[in-house]
Amino acid sequence: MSQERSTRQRAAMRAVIEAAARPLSPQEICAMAQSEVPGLGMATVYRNLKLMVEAGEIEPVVLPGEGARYESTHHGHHHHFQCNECKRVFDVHECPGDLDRLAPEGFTVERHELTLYGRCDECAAPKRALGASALPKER
Amino acid sequence: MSQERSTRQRAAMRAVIEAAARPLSPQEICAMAQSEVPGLGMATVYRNLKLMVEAGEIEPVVLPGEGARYESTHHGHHHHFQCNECKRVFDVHECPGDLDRLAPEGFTVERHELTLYGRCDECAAPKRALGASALPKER
DNA sequence: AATTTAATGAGAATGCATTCCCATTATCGT
DNA sequence: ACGATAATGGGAATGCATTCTCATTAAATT
Repeated sequence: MSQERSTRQRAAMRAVIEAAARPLSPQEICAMAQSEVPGLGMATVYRNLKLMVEAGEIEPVVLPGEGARYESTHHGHHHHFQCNECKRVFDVHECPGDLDRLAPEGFTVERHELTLYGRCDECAAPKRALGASALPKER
Repeated sequence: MSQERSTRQRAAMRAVIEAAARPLSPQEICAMAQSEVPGLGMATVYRNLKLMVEAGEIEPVVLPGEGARYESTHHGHHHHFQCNECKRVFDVHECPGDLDRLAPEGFTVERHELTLYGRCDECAAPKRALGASALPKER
């Protein structure tokens, strides 16, 4: 019968995701894990993301109009914040609660998603240094 | 100079969207407007959706992992509910308010999106008639 | 160390929503 | 009604994230 082998690439991905304070895109995970496993390819990243989701280690975070990001399942119920400038997504640990009452008569609520949009602390800084990248930064 | 002409197809789309109580997908809009303009094609639907958005008549509604839907801008600030069974999206008119305080220290909130998931009134009905479609119904 | 075979990685292939192309049609000012 | 040209529609083309293919590499077992 088939066994599951533990590989350097999966370990590197796991480490990157567990260490992150925010959900990461497959591209980010690939780039960040490459410091550990230089040749790491996207096919492998997607394959392992699927395995890790099935194993319950990580879960997909999907924001409106955005491809899936992934984060550790060890974060509990929370929501997200996306910066309009750098486009990174951050965790929001509080939850307003009792949102279920908002649903129309006769509707049953099973789950809810809340996303805040605005400026993250770095991008909100009034006078940014000239030449600061407008694209996602490492963190 | 170029003029903008009013066409049957745009009028039909406008009528369908204004009459709807929920955001409609381009496919739904095309199908529904075809009762008025039989040959209506998707290229025209997308072209006119873009024009109508630019004109401020309608606005896109994007839910996580879903393609854009469109609804009239005359609905004010509100949120959405998606039925896990029929996948249709409904308006939720109330808003919990003061969600901005949830953001991390130093973050600025400009906007928020809230989506509830569950069963709509029709799909929540305990004993549905056998053979009821599991796919989007008209309304 | 040798063997077995799961996992990898590079690129091709897919699925999908949306956009482009362009010959044909239809709106609107005259 | 006529003419100029904006708009249409059907299919081809695009962009993109994700998946597949398959020869090669490397875990795990002996």
